[in-house]
Amino acid sequence: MEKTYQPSDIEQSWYQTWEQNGYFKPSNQGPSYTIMIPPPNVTGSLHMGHAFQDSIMDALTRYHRMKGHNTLWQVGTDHAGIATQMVVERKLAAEEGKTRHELGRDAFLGKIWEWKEESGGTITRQLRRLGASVDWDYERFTMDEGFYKAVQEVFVRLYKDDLIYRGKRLVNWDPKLHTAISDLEVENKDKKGHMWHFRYPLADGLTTEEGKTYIVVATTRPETMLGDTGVAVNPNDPRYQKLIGKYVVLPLVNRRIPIVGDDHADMEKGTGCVKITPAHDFNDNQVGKRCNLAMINIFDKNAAILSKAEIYDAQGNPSDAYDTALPAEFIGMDRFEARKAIVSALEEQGLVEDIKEHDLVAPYGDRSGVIIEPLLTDQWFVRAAPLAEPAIKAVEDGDIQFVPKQYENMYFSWMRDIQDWCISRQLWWGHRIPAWYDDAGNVYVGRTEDEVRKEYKLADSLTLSQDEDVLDTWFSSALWTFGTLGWPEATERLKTFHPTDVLVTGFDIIFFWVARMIMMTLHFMKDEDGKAQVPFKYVYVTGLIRDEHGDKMSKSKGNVLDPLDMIDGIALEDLVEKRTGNMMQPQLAEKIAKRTRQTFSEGIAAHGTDALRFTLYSLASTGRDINWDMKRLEGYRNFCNKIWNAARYVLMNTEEHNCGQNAETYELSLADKWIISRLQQTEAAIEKQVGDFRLDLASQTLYDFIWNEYCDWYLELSKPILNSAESSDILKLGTRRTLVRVLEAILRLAHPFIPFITEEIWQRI
RNA sequence: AGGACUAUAGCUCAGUUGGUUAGAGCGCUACCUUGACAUGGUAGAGGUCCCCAGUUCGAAUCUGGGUAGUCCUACCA
Repeated sequence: MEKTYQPSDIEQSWYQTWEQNGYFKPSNQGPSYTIMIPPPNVTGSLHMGHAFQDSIMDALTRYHRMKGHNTLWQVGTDHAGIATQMVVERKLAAEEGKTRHELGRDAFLGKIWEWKEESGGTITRQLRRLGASVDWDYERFTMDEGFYKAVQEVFVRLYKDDLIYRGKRLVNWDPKLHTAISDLEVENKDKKGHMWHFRYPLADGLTTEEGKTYIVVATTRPETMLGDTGVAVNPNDPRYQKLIGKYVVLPLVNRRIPIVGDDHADMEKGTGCVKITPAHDFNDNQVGKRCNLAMINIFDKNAAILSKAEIYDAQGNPSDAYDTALPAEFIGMDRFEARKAIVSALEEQGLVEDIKEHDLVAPYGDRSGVIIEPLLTDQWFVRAAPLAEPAIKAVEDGDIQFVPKQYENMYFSWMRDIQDWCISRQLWWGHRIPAWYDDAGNVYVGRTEDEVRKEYKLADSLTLSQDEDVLDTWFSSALWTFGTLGWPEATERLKTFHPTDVLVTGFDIIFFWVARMIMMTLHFMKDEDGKAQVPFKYVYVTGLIRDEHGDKMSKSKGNVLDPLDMIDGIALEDLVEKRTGNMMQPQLAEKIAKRTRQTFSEGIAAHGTDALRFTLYSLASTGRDINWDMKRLEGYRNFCNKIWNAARYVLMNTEEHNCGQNAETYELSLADKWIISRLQQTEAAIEKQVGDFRLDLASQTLYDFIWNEYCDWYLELSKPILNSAESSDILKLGTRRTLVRVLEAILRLAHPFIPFITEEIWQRI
């Protein structure tokens, strides 16, 4: 063996050998053990979180494979709707100076597929470098042909079961990306703002109890007043009780709108009067439904003021209850511009009573970063409550267990108050919704246009056009555990490997993904006796990997660490370039470069995959975020070196010698017996710790045993026996036998964690 | 507002059902280079286990109250 441990020399070739020999394929023998990889974005690249989770999955997979289970680690990638579309749009703008609209839908989709082919290999190469023992022969993609069928099937069946519906609803609208997004894709952030108090004149010469000719409403969003269709007061509020059923005249638009009584109006808060804009506020929308107020939409897709308002009744049907005219001076204005203009117009009329500083929480799109606008649009929804019910029960009954358990509370609280899920997106990249419309606007849902025509007995002459929208990415990833195994076909693979055993993922996607997978799987997957199948028995929730100061790793902070750089090493200048190049906010580059030079004055040394993996395991205590520590990585690289050198010692003393493995008579020393008993205790401990998902404890157990007992004590104790002329041959034989026997067991025990170095040495001994 | 989590050595973290002297890695101090390994060895220093009260023969661990921090959910017209 080489004198020094050089991971780069040994890690390159082993993976190829394993893969080419098909060692990662299911053995089709023994009980099945299945893990589904959380599909990374197809055009993305591996970050520390992936490295962490994938290392854990690989250890579990290799461990069970070595125990003789029929092991499948299913691999694949996600099409990641918005994220991917945005990347390609930016690329298109930068390289050709075009927008996707200039290119057209088909050509643009062609570009995305091209980009997918081009960059999709990055993440799979990185997975190989990490040593991930996935079954590449069955690699899947959430937009491959099989998934296309699965998604259609699910959509059509849910529609027929009345669990999917289409409707004009208030949704979170992203005015930059021009699409609806789900509640989960909205980030609420604190913001400084203002609260404006406006006077709304009472109609028909009425006055308040205090004799005023107006009532005062407070708002943080003056521009929406153009869409007001009522003012709510609390029915028990003595100040305004008598005004319920009367009217105010909405300033600027001169719209006569009713004063209604509703509990939503809080007597203690503000003036006690709330302007109601059902088309532009979620709470107001509810009030509007209860009090039968019209909905008036005043914004276009960019959240700029429409030239004519769109009027609907409380049920969402077009209505002519009000004039569609909007004040000409505001038309076409952006919402924030309109805000200023409306405030000053009201000021001119003496209707602004007060303006206060106000801290508020504003909704931002998690992808676009712009403020989300509640907007009335036609969208598709999944009726979530009926699906949530069995999903809650599965966790309550312990059919699915979260590790650590505290995440079950998070899951329950969200599931018990679940809202319908808006699944349509006004994007191009994704699964097109399998619904067709005729010219009259009738909707037909089916797998294909032909099927729709047959099923609904439509004349060939009738023109049908498919819905332009695509489905939320999470709609298809919700089918991941069974879609990847061949569903809706009843494949052998599906029968063998579903339900899966454990899902390893981050807490940040429990709602996005885990909860929805549970709902969909319970609904669609049944045992032979009809009992609903869970997608997985355990959900192992990992913490986040943060930088050394506990900050989240992000491009804009410039503290991102690429797992591959820790494996292969990277020169300082390359690291600086990597962190500062191609930045969205170039002004941060200087600061990031400086900080990077401080933290990594010599760049990053190569530590090898095994060291990186072992570090990840040792930090993987459950229920806690990880602050990344380069020093620990070094420490575990040294640990690998220790194993390397221990093996050299063993080989030096056993190669070309009889090691007593052929039933010869040998004698065990006290040291031999001790280390063997310690080995057996170690094996039992690790079995328990892996079973408990405590890979941190398992790695610690290995470390202690190998370094502090096998190397520090046993190897030292073996020296006098092997080197002394006084030791008997059968004692030396026993020692050589034990040296090899324990080392060989150590290598197998450690292999799920550090596969490369263990394979390299094991093959030699 | 509701909920969860975290607080242990200079740093990053373990510590199981309450039980001798509270552990690991890194860092630090001193010494040690021909005998597997300086990516190493030997020896060592370093702790108010966040604070207060309680339960107990005994508390890092259990209970109550506080402080600080992180996160999630909902809402703030």
